[in-house]
Amino acid sequence: MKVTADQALVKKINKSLILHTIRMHAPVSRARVSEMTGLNKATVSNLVAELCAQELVTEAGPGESSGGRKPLILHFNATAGSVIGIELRVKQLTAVLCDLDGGVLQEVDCPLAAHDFPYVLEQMKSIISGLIAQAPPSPYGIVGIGVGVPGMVDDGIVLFAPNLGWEMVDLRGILESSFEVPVTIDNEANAGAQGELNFGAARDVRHLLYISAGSGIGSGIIIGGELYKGARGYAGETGHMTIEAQGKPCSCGSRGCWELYASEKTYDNPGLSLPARTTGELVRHAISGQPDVLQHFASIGEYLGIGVTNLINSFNPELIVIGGALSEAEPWLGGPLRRVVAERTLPYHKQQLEITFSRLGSRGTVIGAGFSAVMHFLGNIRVTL
Amino acid sequence: MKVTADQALVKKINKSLILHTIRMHAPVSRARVSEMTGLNKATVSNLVAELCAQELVTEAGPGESSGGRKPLILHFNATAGSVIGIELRVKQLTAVLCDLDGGVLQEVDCPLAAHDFPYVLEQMKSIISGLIAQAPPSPYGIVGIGVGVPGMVDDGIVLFAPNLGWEMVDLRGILESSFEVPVTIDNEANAGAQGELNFGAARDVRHLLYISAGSGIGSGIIIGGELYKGARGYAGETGHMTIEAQGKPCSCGSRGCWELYASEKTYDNPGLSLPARTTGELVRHAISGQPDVLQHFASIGEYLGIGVTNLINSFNPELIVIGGALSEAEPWLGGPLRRVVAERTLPYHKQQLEITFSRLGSRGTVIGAGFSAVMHFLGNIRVTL
DNA sequence: AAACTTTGTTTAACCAATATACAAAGTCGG
DNA sequence: CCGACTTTGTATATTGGTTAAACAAAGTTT
Repeated sequence: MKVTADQALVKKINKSLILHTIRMHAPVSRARVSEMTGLNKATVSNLVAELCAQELVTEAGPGESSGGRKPLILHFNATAGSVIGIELRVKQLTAVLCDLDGGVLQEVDCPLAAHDFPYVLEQMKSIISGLIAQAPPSPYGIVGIGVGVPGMVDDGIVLFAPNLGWEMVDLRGILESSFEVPVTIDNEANAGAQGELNFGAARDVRHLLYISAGSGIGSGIIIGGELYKGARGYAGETGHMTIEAQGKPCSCGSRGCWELYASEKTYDNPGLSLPARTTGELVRHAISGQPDVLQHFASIGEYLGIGVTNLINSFNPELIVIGGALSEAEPWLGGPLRRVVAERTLPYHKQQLEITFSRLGSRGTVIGAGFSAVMHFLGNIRVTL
Repeated sequence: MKVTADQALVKKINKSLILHTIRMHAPVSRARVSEMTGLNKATVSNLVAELCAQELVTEAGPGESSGGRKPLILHFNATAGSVIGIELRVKQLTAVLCDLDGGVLQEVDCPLAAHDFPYVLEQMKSIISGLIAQAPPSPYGIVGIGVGVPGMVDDGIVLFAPNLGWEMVDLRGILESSFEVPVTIDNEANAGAQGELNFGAARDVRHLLYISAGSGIGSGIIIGGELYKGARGYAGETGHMTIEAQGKPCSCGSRGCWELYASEKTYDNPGLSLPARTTGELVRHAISGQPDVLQHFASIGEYLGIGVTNLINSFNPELIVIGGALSEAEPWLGGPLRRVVAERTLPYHKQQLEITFSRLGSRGTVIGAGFSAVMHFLGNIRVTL
């Protein structure tokens, strides 16, 4: 839809600019905000006054003088409200209660005995209710719920989640009518990408590729600092990228899909002599030097590298973050992965590219999901030219 | 850089909105522009008056009444200036003189005997001078030059063009100081994508993938109606995506790259019994039913399908346009390509996705390159929330 | 203690969009 | 053919945001 501009829009843009400047650079004075944004001091003063009245910004008394009047220090008021972040996995539900700055106040886990929608919804509701009850008193209370789901999502609807057997579930609508709070639904990899972007290994990166490698592979794509969701929410389903044209058949109907070679799906091969079938246990065997396990992780690392190379050539990100369950195996995957990428990418890519593993670990996704809810609450408006 | 908002910005946004609304929906009255944009009638009147004074919009007399006063018809003044669009290929330089609406006024071809930079620059300068001399008189004259280059481009600099042997060439700087006119440099596939998006098979598509298949493969990626260039201009180098993990070695240092299986590079295989080594000639043999050629095109079509499937899973575009020299072979490539994509993509993709071949043919790239220059001249400012 | 610095607020001016009224130019029904 | 209605486009006064400039407040430096 076309957006027209008027004075109200001007105010919204500048207020949002000031709020996020304070949020990301606190502690900071009005004068510095004025410098950083380029807005007039008077404008900053007026809008900060409104933000204080809204309790989104607090004044924390005078700071150090640098040769003149002491500045009045401003903080983003992360406790103006709370959000709930949820990660839905095949066998587990994880939820956190966060402040508006990604600080975890409470964390809950809940194993899932099944994954039919009615059962999962029941568990989810009970976890949410529990966290809502524990939320500290605050001006705005619970301002949103963010959910990360292992599947394709468009506009709050879970279009298709193969590992759960869900199809066309209006998760946002259902949760919103249950709790009467704004709900955001994201793909699990997208949530992880948001988490690392804002609170983890990828702060201030403009073009990020987050690879969630676990029971399958999904990617969260950040372009120009923003999540790219594709035409209808299907972007980032990179696990089904072909890397062997005549490779193994996949349940998706294609052949040679990346996730058949570089995810936990590789554990299912009956021909392998692996001592375990979960990443956690395999990591323990790797620590004790089990050769079969070391060999298997090396192979996964190499195949991860092949897929990552393909994505580098398409997206040319500044940074790649590997997350998901397999990131626990970083010590054994990292070397082969980086080696293959170095061998196969175009020379120019090598200069600029960094590859790291998740810094937030398993918390990245829940925090990212919660952050979506925070951004929905705070708003985020910008001008592009 | 942060952009602050003030009244000047408001005016810029609305004026740009009105200009582009007229450009895309002419002939149109002030009243209809007001309806379409949501701007007040008075605002439209004022800004249209300014646009008329700038000669970017013209009033074309009264139109048909629909029960009241006759509307005054407005047109975008495509002849307010001209641009030059250039496509640089390994063996050929193509250039067009266009009006501001992509209408071709003059077209020039020039074979390239070599492709060292000094020689190519000389040819380019002489072609440009020739077209400038032929430009019709207009208020703004030549308002820009747009060039499409077979290589990676960032901020006007050709970072790397393997097929030309160029590296770090400041093409924009050089052309701007020669002709004292704004110059835009784009990757050849990106220019083609822009051409199809604005004047060809992909009008009004929001997420487009343009595949330029010729001597190599490159992709132009349009996200949300805008060109996505990646972190440093390398995005879309999809020809070097691995589709056979242990496949043929490629000059890029990797193995099994897509363009080894699905571009004109396949003609070089000495083991093949092809009667020719250019797409144009092979198409003639295909028309006469040569079995080897039919077989080879079918293979290229299938491999194109594999790579396209990968890109679909990553980008989830609404539309895929196949351009470049190989698009001439559409009758033989289209079937196998669509079949493989149908076999291999996730079920949900099939519902929304369309695959077409270039509608502008070889002109798509030059026109797209010229269009970049037009947009640079007109400006394009929007609000994102 | 006087001069200078830095911070934040007040004041008046400016300017773009808007609602409203209005003028101009048409259609349509009897 | 005339009066009522419609549609288009312009003029006017109002609103409300940013801004420059002056100013007030509270420091530091010499």
